[in-house]
Amino acid sequence: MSDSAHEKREAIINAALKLFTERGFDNTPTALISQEAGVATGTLFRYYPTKEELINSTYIIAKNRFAAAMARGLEEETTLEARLRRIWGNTIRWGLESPQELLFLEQFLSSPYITKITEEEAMKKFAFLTELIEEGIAEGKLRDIHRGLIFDMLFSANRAVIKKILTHGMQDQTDMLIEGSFELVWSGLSKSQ
Amino acid sequence: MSDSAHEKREAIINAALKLFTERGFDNTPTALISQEAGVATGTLFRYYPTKEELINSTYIIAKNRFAAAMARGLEEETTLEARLRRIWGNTIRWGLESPQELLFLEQFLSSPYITKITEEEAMKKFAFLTELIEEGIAEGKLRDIHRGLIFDMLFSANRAVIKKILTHGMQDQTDMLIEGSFELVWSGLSKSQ
Amino acid sequence: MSDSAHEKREAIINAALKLFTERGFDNTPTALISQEAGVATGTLFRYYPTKEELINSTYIIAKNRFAAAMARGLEEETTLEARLRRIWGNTIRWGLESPQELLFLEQFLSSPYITKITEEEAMKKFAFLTELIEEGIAEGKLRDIHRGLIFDMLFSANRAVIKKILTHGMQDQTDMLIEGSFELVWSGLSKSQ
Amino acid sequence: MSDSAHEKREAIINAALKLFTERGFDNTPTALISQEAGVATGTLFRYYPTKEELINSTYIIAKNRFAAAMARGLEEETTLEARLRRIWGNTIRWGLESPQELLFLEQFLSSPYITKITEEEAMKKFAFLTELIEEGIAEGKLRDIHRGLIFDMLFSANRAVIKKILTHGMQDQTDMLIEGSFELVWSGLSKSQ
DNA sequence: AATGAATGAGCATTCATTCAT
DNA sequence: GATGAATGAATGCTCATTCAT
Repeated sequence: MSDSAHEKREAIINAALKLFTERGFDNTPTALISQEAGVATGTLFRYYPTKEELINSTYIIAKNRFAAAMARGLEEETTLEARLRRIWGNTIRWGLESPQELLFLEQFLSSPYITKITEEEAMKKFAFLTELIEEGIAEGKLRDIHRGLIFDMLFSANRAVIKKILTHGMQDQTDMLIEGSFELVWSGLSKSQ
Repeated sequence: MSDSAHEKREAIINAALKLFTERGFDNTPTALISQEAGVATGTLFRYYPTKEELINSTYIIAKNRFAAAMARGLEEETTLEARLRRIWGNTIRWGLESPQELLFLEQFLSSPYITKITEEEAMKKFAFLTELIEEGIAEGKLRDIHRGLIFDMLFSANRAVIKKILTHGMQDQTDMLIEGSFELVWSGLSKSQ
Repeated sequence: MSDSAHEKREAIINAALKLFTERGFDNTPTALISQEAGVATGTLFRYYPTKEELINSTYIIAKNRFAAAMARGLEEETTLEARLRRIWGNTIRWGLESPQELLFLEQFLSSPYITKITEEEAMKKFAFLTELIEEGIAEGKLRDIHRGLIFDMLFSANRAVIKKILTHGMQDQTDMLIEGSFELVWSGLSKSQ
Repeated sequence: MSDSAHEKREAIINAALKLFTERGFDNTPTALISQEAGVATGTLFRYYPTKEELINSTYIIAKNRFAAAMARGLEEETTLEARLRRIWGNTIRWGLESPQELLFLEQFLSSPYITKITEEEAMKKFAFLTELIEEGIAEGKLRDIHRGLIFDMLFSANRAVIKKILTHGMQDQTDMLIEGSFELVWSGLSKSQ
């Protein structure tokens, strides 16, 4: 029972993720989502009592997946630079593999649906990055600007790379572009020389 | 007549800009826009036959205003670095003064409304920046990565700064943050050392 | 213009009155009302922005018609008894002619839709009866019980007569029943003997 | 088993009675009733296969309780007048104690849910009153109008008194109002004197 | 017999767009 | 050209009822 319930929740979220990305929140009827998920219209509302709650839940799931992809293999790296490079590459590759989820995340962030709770909830999963930056600053390896700023600039630059690759079909140059853009970012962020 | 027509077009666009930003595209009925613009519901459709076309037009206007603000006083600067710094500062200050329009632009970019035509149309006004970057690369002053990428990373980093200042109410440290973030970006972008 | 608007308002109210009575408030879709009224679904909401407001408006109209029917020819009568008898007969005859409206009124009164405003608004039209009762008590012709009580007992007894006639198909004995029931009521209400 | 079945039937009826009165028929989901009754949604439908049947059953139960309250202590009284007076008082006092059930009864009567069968079924319990009236007429003590009419006028006047007391918070004058209103009614009903 | 998850028809309301005036 | 009333398709959500467990 609990099993079939989980399956349904997930089917709905996946359908929502797909459709929201393809068509936008407001242009995606709940009826279409339930259809795509293979459940009845009423069923959707048993699991997510409101379209808004469905949107928020979808966001949290997507952001968690994103955070997990980002941190993949991180423990193998030792230096600050290597870790950031790993994160940088992970993120771009994930974005190229799951452009829908990335788009969804962006769409969500500039929409009126974000609740503070949703956002806080989601940020917890990124603690490892925040801490990495803190450390870097503390050890004098990163410039000492507002740390939130570094975080955001990293993200935004990263997204810019992904978009560029996707828009221009440059997937074959991915490795090179990851490397090139990271160097650029790292020169910007790191202290000394 | 042509005059009153122009006035009406503009009134509608301004109303649309205001309301779209405050309420989002889908939560802004055309009836509300025409009301705010002081025209009849039917009149709006004489000038913009579709809500979608109105959204696109509004986007172009907003982006043009943005481009103009960005280039303000650019001719006073001579070196590449000075020019980029000027643009960097202009952009951040504009974003702080007109957060609504900035929001509108972002909302638009991650919405399903953008037509390729709209985007191309809008990019023309940014030619001066593209050319500046071309020049920089040609003269060996900027790293030789995909130029569009530099453009986008610049933009996204810039927006990150604005958002940070707005979100955290750091307007009093604006100058310092502009300078700090520019140095970071410039270290990243510029070649040598 | 104002003319067609009035016509539409009235068509909607009449359709509502008919359908509410036949099917009950909650079993009457607004779509059915607009159809019966010969207007589009959206049009109904231009005139009555909410189903609830439509119900309230319908109630007020029906109650006004009722009050008007009740007072018909009242000025021709001179004594208290004659006036009450006239009202009594008017009311029963109206109820027999417009059983739908009467049913509607009753349905409304025992539903959760009555607003105090609605009720007060509606009671104004019955001032003439209230005043008549006041006078009667003041002149010592009517028993001196709580006046609102007299009013209500009159009404309820009256309705009982109408219902009985309708239920048992006794329309041919109407005059006799009016007379008989009035005597009964009058013996109850009037003082002396 | 038959026992637990009875318990369940009763629990459901009681929950229904409570909720229907508080919220109206159409605003009371069957799911809420089963919850309040402490049974599963499906269970309710085993006992009352339709919401409509549940409503009708609830009505019969409530009306039976009402009839029982009405007749309380009736055997102690000997004359026609005393008996009617007892009934009159019983009814008003019951209405004041159980306004919810009274409301329910009224709500039901002016709703589209009454089936003829339901009504006939319910009326059996009032046989004692009908007979009393018959007798009174036969013995020449009551006016000889249609007997059903007398019955209904009695009821409706009675309800008017209850409502008045409840609405105006006149509970402290209950005895006096009972007496006053009965006199009024008795003068109306009884022959000659 | 009991449970409660699943179903899907049904409904109030909104809103882009049309068109008679 | 301008107006704004009219249109009716579209949508989020509810709830009586069914049925697999």
